[in-house]
Amino acid sequence: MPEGHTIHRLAQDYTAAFARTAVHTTSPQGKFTDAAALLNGTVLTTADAHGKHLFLGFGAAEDPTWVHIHLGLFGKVTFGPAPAPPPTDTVRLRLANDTAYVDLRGPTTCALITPPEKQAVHDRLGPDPLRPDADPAAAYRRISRSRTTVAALLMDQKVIAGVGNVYRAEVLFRHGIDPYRPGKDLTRAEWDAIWHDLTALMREGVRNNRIDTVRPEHTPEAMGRPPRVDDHGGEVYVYRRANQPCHLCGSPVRTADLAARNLFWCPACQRR
DNA sequence: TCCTTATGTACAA
DNA sequence: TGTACCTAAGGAC
Repeated sequence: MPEGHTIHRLAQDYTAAFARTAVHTTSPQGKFTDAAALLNGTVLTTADAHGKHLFLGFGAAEDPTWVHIHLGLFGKVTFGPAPAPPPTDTVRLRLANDTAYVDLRGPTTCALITPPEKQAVHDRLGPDPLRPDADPAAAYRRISRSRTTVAALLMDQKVIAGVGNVYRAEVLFRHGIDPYRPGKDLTRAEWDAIWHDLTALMREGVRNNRIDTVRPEHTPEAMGRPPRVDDHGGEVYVYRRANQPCHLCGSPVRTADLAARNLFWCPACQRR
């Protein structure tokens, strides 16, 4: 379930369960065996997240050895209390200490990197609404100069880091913006509102570990509709609601392919 | 038991 | 633009 909020939550959860303790590290699947042997018995010092990238720092706080993790589309992380059960053969990396264990499966990336390599990842990512140092103006400079659709720009991690297919669909709906609008036609005021909204939505996403985007006045209870929650676990306006009536105007929600991803929007509520 | 699908990205052509 | 990669759940048979 990896959009940026998931990764920031994982950084918190890894820290809560393992920071300042020596960890037993293994790679039952075998693809990270040498690195796991190198890290085994060292202390998890810190965890960091930028967009959908997670970094676990082991050893000396001034100069940690970093594990770079990207979940991709399928990656999953599961935590549990000690004693850890026998791992299944798809576990890429298991951390275990006296009180807890955590299994990583199916990541696109799980690699040891140096501090300069970590910096290079930060350098190629755009501002992340969940990071305090983020500069939304840097994102707007790229958006306002681009003929690319705002839907594609929101998914471009060099422009803004951490937004995925759910937040993209939902934030464009919440601001009444057609996904096919060219970036250069987005006003500064519209961008500021989107950024501000993403910051709040994603912070709530970290807190609840799920994506909820429906305003209180539009919840099923408030509108006298039957309760409904998407498979991903949250309450949304348009994501994965193709051909169902828009919660606000009743028009059928539209869907289309955009750069090999599913796009969802309300053609009546969202304006070019 | 097979097929499809998914909140992602990188690289080849 | 297409394809490869990684996993697991759900639905069709």
